[in-house]
Amino acid sequence: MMDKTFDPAAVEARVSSAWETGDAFKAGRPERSGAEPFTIVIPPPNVTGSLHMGHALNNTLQDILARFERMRGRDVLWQPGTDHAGIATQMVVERRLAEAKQPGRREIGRAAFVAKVWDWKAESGGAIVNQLKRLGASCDWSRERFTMGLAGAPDDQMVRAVTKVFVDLHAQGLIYRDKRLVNWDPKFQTAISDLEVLQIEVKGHLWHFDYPIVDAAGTETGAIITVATTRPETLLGDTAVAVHPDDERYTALVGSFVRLPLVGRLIPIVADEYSDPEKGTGAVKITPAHDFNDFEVGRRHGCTPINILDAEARITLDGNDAFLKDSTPEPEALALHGLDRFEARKRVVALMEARERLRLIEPNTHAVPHGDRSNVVIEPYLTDQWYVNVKPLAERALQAVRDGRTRFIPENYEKTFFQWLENIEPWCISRQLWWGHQIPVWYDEAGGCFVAASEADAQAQADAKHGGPVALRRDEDVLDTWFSSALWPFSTLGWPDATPELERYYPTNTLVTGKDIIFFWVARMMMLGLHVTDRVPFDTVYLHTLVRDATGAKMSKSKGNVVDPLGLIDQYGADALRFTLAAMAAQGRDIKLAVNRVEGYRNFATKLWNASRFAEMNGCTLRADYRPEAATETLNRWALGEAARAVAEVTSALEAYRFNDAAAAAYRFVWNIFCDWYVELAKPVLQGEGDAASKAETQATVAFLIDQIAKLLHPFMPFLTEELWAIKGEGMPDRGLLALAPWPDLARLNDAASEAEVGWLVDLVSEIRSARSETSVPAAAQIPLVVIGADEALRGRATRWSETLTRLARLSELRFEAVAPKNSVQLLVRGSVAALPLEGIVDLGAEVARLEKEAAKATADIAKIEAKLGNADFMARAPDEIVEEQRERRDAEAARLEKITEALARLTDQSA
RNA sequence: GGGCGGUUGGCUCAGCGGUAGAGCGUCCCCUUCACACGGGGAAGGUCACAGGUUCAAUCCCUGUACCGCCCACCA
Repeated sequence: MMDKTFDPAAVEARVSSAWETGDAFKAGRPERSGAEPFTIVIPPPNVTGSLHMGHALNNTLQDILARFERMRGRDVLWQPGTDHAGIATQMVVERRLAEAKQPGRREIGRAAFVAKVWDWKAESGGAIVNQLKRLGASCDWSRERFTMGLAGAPDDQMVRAVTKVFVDLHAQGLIYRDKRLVNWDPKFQTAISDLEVLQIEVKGHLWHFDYPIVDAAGTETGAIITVATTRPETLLGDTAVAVHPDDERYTALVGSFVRLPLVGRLIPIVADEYSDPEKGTGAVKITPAHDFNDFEVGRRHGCTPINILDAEARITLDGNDAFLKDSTPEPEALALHGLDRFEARKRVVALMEARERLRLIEPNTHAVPHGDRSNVVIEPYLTDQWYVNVKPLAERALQAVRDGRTRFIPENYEKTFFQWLENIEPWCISRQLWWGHQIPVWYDEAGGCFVAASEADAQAQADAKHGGPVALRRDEDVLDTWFSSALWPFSTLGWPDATPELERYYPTNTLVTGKDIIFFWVARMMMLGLHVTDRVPFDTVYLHTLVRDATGAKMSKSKGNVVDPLGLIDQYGADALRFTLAAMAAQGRDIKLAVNRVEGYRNFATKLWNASRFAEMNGCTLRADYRPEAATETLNRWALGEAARAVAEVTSALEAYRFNDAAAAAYRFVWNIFCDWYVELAKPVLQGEGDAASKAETQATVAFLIDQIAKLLHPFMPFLTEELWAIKGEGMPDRGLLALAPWPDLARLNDAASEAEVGWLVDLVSEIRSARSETSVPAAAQIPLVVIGADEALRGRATRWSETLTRLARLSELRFEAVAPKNSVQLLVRGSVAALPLEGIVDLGAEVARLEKEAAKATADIAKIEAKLGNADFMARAPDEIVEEQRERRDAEAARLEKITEALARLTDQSA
């Protein structure tokens, strides 16, 4: 006996363990060895993270695909794992140390700190995996991987993969070390890539400074050129002033020099197209060491960059001694040494003002780069870093998408992808962090550099070069987290070893991820995947949107509008949450998650549960010998046909990654067809004392359809459906887990004749109910139904369904007459007419109004169609089937109008 | 500045050449024997605006206005 209500928590626990015990999600199950593989690699969540709504969406969609394909017989590998997430994790552990008042990372040193991070991973790393399991993710958990491999296993395959790619790319000249401007994050004290920089609008100022012009002898002429800047402190590193070659205001000054205030150095006024006459004063100071554009300008004019910052973004003039000697500096008096950059800014402005070189301060709002994690202002900083020359790799990735070897869904993301890859810049991959894959590079004391797969290799190289043993020290930096993530589709399968898994499951099939990491991750997997394996890492990329709160705002802790998926699972069940996300996952549109939707789909789960209970209470049990195509009862044939249609809709929607359409089709069938009509129409058969064979067939059909529904809904609601499958399967020969059962195949069960008959019945019941309600017939009242002018067929049809009609429409009797009784409400149903003689029971005035409204609508429709049919152009150019369709509609409407008019005439005559 | 979306009933969103749909909300009726996390009924939309293409436009094209996102930009 089924419980009275569906209890998600209990069912989820039970079903999860059944899946586990049954090894349901294991890839390469023996019976599927001949099946085509289907592979998805999970976007690895941060190992120390916890499940948020984005994960819930992402993994629900992946799980729907995985379960769908598994039921379609594929050998599914959904490869799980987690990411070490360099900065994020290091940050968390540092914060924990601080909170616990323990010594910080610099105090305890690298080895001890890294050990602490591993400890933290061990302590918290299982959480996200368990949370994914609670969501129902059907990953092959036995294959879980971590982007950094195993603690204390330097030879771990995941580490070897990263090292090998680095070493190979270096050997190919695609990885190199270079001194250039990087985005320096002063908070984390590391370089970050362009992608990790966010431009944030900031209200600031534009300071206008006068730079004095000097003559050939270096004497101030009294003339000045005014430059505008948002970063006064960079003045110290100026190497030129640039004006536009066509800017007539300055043409005469090009080639002359100015004396840089405060510093005293002479710098040239140069002509460069970079300078924009519209911006500022049209004259721009050039600081190559502290601005990406200026770096290029400086290079064009042979200016050596002057670095005025130390690595902690503190101002210093120490590097400028060579220049200072030639001028008349007073660096001590400037008192800028060791000042924080923003303090230095104030000080430079004050000094300029004191020297009457400050002309103007104007408010200025502009975009300022910030670190995406640190949220502090990024400082362009000249340092040595490792880069990947991604240009040639990007070319192959672009080609693969142009060729269609990898396709994006929705398709328009291809454009975004193209645009980024076509303008790609070198990728800075070194990070001054401790948590991550340490760069496999060793240096000798002379600065000689050895790139090798192991320290021993490096030592051998160095020893050979020097003709004897030398001391080496390893590069301290680690790699950008995304470097290892980029290898994920093949590193998780065992690469660089030639494993059977790599052979069987690579390239993978579908990648499902958020549109926000198309550059961070998707593009880089494409580039490195193609380069390393010569194959695209996946054939399809499905990009989903962000999950926002109900009002459309981005969820964030500071706004306090974060909806916790685990809380929703606790409250409504994982199935309800999953169904909600699927139903809302329309392509290309952000999801605004309203909790009442989750509640609605929880209700849906309960509805199905209760329909199953009803089946149980009415002896609807599965029959091993049941064959749907052999069903003879009209009602059953109709329901099977509807189910076939629903299966076809869900299948094609899922094949097209239209999750919302798939969910809607399943929902509609289960609730609006199966529960609302089929079960209701079947009640007289199931609960009456009629024909035993027909009752038996109906019982078997109900049971069969619940089974089909379980299958159809399983990708969306795996827990509930697996439970129903088990309950309904009791007493059946072992049929295994639903997760491994075949996807429904109901093709060719459509039956036009049964559709016509049951469709008529459904419409008639609806019409009667509507008329009753509109004319205020009390719900409990039983009223007669008169079928008007029925021919043999209609008479038979009505008689066959009399019991059902009586029950669903609350009739007192069903009879047949040639013409409608006086003062009755007439109903037009698919060409037939029925009447409810309600004289004295209801207000017929309301009925007159109702009919008049209907007549008006029919008249308008007919006029519209007539206009079309009367249009020669339409008749000449519209396709025949459209013309025919319009004719049929016109005729149908006309017939309807005629009947409405008759009914109306009868009503008004009598009441007059 | 470059690119990409969006604008459809009160709200959240589907649809996308030929009868405008759903969920929630609202209103009315119903504790009827699977389910009140329920059943039945109803109201509610000139599909942002202006042109164009077409026999036909919510749907295709162009433009406009708002809204959003991504990329670039510290004069």
